[in-house]
Amino acid sequence: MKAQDIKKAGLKVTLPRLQVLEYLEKHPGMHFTADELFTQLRQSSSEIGLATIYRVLNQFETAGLVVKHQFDNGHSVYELDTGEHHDHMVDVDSGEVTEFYSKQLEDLQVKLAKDYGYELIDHNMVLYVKKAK
Amino acid sequence: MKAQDIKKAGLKVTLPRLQVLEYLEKHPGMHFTADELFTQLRQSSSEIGLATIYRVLNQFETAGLVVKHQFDNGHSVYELDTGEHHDHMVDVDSGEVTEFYSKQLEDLQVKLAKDYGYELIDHNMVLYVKKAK
DNA sequence: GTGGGTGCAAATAATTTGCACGGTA
DNA sequence: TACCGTGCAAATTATTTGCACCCAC
Repeated sequence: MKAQDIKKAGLKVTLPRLQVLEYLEKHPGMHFTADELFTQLRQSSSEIGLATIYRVLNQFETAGLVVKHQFDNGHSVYELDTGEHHDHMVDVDSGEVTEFYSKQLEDLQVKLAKDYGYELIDHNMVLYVKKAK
Repeated sequence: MKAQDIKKAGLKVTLPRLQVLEYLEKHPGMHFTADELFTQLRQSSSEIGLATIYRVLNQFETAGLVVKHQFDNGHSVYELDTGEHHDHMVDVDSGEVTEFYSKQLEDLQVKLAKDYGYELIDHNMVLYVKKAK
């Protein structure tokens, strides 16, 4: 439940925090920029400020409640952390984002890091695609 | 040769353009932010402006002379386009960037896109790593 | 000569921070 | 009540743009 998750993160349960978390839960698998969340929540007769959204999202990211992704267009998008890792495909024509997971890909990355004398901590992988004809 | 490459891109051969291209050629396999290039070139008694660096780098990127990468820290880095595609590993402790290439990885990405009904246009993959103990 | 190119400073855009007020524990 | 959290506006940071001058062709 939402309030519990916020408490577990060592944060006070406040209205803005609940609203952000609730909005993300209502739209599973979707990605939002801070500004999109701001606009959406404002329409729900909320007095929330953009700066608060950024602060809350950063806290949630640190707490592992939310995942932040950086696509090539510059801004960052956030989504609820479901615990299941996945990567993204972005349709360059429509901007549509598809999540995918490939065990083979994950394993290959670990192997590649090892080949170069490293240990894999994290990765960022985005495929830019077009609808096949 | 440098001047030729610039001409081929349909651009006039000017001092700033030569200086940027020359600096990148002198440091193969290295990545620079626009600001780093600015500082470096200024030290070489150049009157170049930061805005010009951004303009020139964008033109070079469009022309395919230079590749632009966006790591998670926010700013973009540029390197000479050698024509050989590769991906990057970033050491999260030192910030050091290692280039690597894996045919297996490239093939897997094409296959993944196809599995989802897409055609792969481009990709962005960065491994965040730590030196193995 | 002329139009593209440049440096500088001002304009944007995304995100962060300072501050006085408000709400949670 | 004490202090964290908030909204707002101002500050930052990376990048882009307007403009008068300059230079490659």
